[in-house]
Amino acid sequence: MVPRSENLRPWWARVLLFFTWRKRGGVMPEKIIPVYNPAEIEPRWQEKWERDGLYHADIDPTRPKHYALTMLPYPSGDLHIGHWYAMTPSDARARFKRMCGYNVLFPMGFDAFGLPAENAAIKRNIHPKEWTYKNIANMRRQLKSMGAMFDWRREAISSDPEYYRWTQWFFVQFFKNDLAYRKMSPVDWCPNCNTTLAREQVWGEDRHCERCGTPVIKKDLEQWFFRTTRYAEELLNYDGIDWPEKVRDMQINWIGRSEGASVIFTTEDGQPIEVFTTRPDTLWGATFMVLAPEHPLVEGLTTPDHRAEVEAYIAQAVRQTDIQRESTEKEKTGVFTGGYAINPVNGRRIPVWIADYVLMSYGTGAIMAVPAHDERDFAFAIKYGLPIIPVIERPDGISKSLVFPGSVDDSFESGLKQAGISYTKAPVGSAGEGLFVTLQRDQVQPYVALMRRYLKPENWNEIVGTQWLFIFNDGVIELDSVEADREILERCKKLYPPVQGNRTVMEMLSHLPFYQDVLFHAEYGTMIHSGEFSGTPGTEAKRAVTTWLEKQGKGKATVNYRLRDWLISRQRYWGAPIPIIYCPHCGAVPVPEDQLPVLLPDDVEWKPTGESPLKLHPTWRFTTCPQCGAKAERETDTMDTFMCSSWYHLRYLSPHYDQGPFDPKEYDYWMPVDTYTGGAEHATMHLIYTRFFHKALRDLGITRGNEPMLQLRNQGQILGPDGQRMSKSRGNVVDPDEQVRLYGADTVRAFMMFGYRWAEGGPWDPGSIQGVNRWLRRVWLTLLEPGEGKASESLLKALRRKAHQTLRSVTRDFEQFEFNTIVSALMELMNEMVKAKQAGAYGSPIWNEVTEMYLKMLAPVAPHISEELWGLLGKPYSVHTQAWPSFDAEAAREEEITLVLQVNGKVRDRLVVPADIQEEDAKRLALENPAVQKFLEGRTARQVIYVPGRLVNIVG
RNA sequence: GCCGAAGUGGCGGAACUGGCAUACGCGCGCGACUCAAAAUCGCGUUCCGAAAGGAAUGUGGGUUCGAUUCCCACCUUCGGCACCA
Repeated sequence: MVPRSENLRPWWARVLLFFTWRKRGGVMPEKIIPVYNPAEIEPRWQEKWERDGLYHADIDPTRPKHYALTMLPYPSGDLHIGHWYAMTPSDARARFKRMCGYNVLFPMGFDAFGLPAENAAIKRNIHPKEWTYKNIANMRRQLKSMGAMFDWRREAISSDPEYYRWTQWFFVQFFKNDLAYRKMSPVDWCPNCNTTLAREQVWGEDRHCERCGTPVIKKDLEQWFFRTTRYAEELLNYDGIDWPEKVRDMQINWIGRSEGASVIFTTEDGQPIEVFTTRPDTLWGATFMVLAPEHPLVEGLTTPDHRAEVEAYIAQAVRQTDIQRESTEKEKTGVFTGGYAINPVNGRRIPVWIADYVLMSYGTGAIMAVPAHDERDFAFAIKYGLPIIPVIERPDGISKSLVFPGSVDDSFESGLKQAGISYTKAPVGSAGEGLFVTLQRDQVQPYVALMRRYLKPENWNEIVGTQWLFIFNDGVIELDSVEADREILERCKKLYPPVQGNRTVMEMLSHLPFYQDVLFHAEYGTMIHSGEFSGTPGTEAKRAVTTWLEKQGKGKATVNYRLRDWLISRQRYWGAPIPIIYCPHCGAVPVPEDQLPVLLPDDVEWKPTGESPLKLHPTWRFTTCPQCGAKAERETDTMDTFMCSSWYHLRYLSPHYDQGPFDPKEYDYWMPVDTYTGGAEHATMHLIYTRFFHKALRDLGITRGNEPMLQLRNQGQILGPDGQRMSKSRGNVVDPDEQVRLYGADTVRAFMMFGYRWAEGGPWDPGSIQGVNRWLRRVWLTLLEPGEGKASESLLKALRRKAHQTLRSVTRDFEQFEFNTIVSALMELMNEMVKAKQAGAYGSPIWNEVTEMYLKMLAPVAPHISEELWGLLGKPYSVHTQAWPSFDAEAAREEEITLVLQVNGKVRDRLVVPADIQEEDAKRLALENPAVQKFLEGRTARQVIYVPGRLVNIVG
């Protein structure tokens, strides 16, 4: 028994201890009513349940299984209120499932490798292992105070050699099956954590480290990767699993599938430059190419006179990624290589530029630039004066034309009016009033005719938007090619010298605000200026061009993904060593499976140097090659801890099994996980990795089925009372141990369910938890303290009805993870029971039946008080092995209903009527009703709507 | 910019399939018990109005006899992604 300080709960001292128990019909002996003392009750029951193995989950083929899993904690030192929020409602649901007849496995363990242990080692000079295992001991104690149904025999700790032996074993399987590979590449590096990070661990606009917030830098390093991209397509498929839309959307977004074509451009000397595009229908508008600065062809394309500039740009680009990239600066930069490429669709020679807005890591690191139909290419082309040729019609058919003051005869305006063309008149600079004309598709031709008639000599007019026409005195030129662009520009410069500074027609037009919104668009539309494809409608264009490219051997349909392979190397000590030996003769050789685990040595220096501490160990890294026996060296990097958590649900099945990562018998019975709960912040990390892992293992014949977890539900986050994220520096952290001391675990558990929409979370409210505590104390006294009198039959029947209605909603809400309404329904029923008791219901058979139901429904929410009351009321141990009450629809049925009377949709009266009232009777009662009469104000009812069991609405 | 979620009393939130808006709890007010306080119990508590009544679920429209719920547009907050070709 844990002693507790009385001054924390002075109100208990005041509770009367002795009552006279007077049962209806006879006088019972005096009986002691104990005080509700969670500090005494809770540890007592926790110990007994553990002693009895009450929550042991063993294979039992006679019962349906339910594998309920909640994300395992990192042993940071202390349990957070967030852990309670995540785990206790999950526990309640697991308990509910158990009472419903399922054989429920609800395990717990620790994700015990990872950086904080090393940081603690550096800061406090304590060994990471010692720090970790001390924390585990403390957190295990705290977890036990929840009174959850964890089966501790199945505890798994990822830093135990018997665990990471199999983490390493999985690595070896992946290595042998070409799912793990090593490559030199620019990787994200956290200068504070001194290690590389997976792409998923780099967050935000400023690309900071997920763990410590430091902006990451790029480093060229030889690192180990898993081929997650091989499963990109399959990871997009969620058939047969019930996961939140939010998580699915985040993953789908992250995987980033895009359909398009790869197209082969060539350099002038015939070298292929492959690009990926989602818009092959815009190929004719590709007026230049852009390569990533690190693209391998840059070297060969650069001409001597551009070399200095190109090299300077590359150096600058590298430095930019190496220093923190200023993310706000989005102005596009780039330089011309001096080289040219050939556009395969029309044989035109186009300049090749390099720019850092093209990423080496996506697609092929090279793009065809279509400035007329891509926002970034447009901005780049305007900036550097590259030609912009529209090749897709605007779907809205709108064109615009600005008629300069004095450029047309006066009768032009009346001509416009006659043709029904809309325009506005406004000053153009200081030159006088111009006409701002907006043309629909079929108005372009009449407009051209009109313009040709009234255009004064030495002037021109342009039509831009859907059609691109320049009207001169001697003819019309269409902006359909680079040559046309040049010719138009030259003529304009001659006619109006102020435009001389412009390098392209589009640049000239871009200075006019009226045209701003029609110069560029990225929509699908009819192809124009595209040779034989001109006129192809937008709905077919992409497919038609792709098919043609394939036939011509110039390209093919391609799907590209944003997802990248998973970088798993970490230059840190406290992790599972990557089981690879580098031999000068045999290369990278996996450690033979019978020699696993590769044990982590205890005697290391863990100074942060940027290299794995294992590398600095005097002896550990030196070994011999398992293949040829030559002197060899171990890989000194360790594995990303997400590797450990990708399969912990399998280790729980048999944490001490030594013939494999898990006992197949256990696997066959328990897998897949039926319900998985945890935070949505893992959507693009753990939850993708673990799906990848399962699918990869399935293909290696180790697991079965396509998905590891059938149902996923996310809880939100508990914030501090100030609405901010809890953190020690803000001083707004709520300590669960303290809350347990104040109110008991049952109250904390119930409050975690009651206070929030589980998926949302919210700020901690110190007042609300007291309300929950008050309720449990009320339950205690109401059930134990005898009452007097004899209640009427109808009252008892109503009590029983309420109990079954509660059972119906509680059952439904448990299934749907709606924990707040479970508690409120139980509170409501308790309020009814208190009233019924005051009316003399106590001790009657129905009272006893309802009490029993109540404790069973309360058991998953507040397991200790339910067990204690169950025992005190003389029922056989344990309430937690009872079957969930069975619902009696007849008992729950209402005999009377409140019939709502509406006139024109407004409530005017309510009548209590028999539940089985007939339609005519209901309508008649409504029409006769004085309040209804009053509001009808003598009008006759035009329509009477009857909703059975609910309302009559009279429309008058 | 793109994807997604959410906006209901002073607060957390409820309302199942389009049918009594504001359950349950917090807070607040009044009362009982008490020498007193705490605790507990009872009553009240969306807003306006003396009342009859009226208004209200982010804003504006629409569908409907009837909309927190369905449709359209917009605003705000939060989460994710972000030069992704």
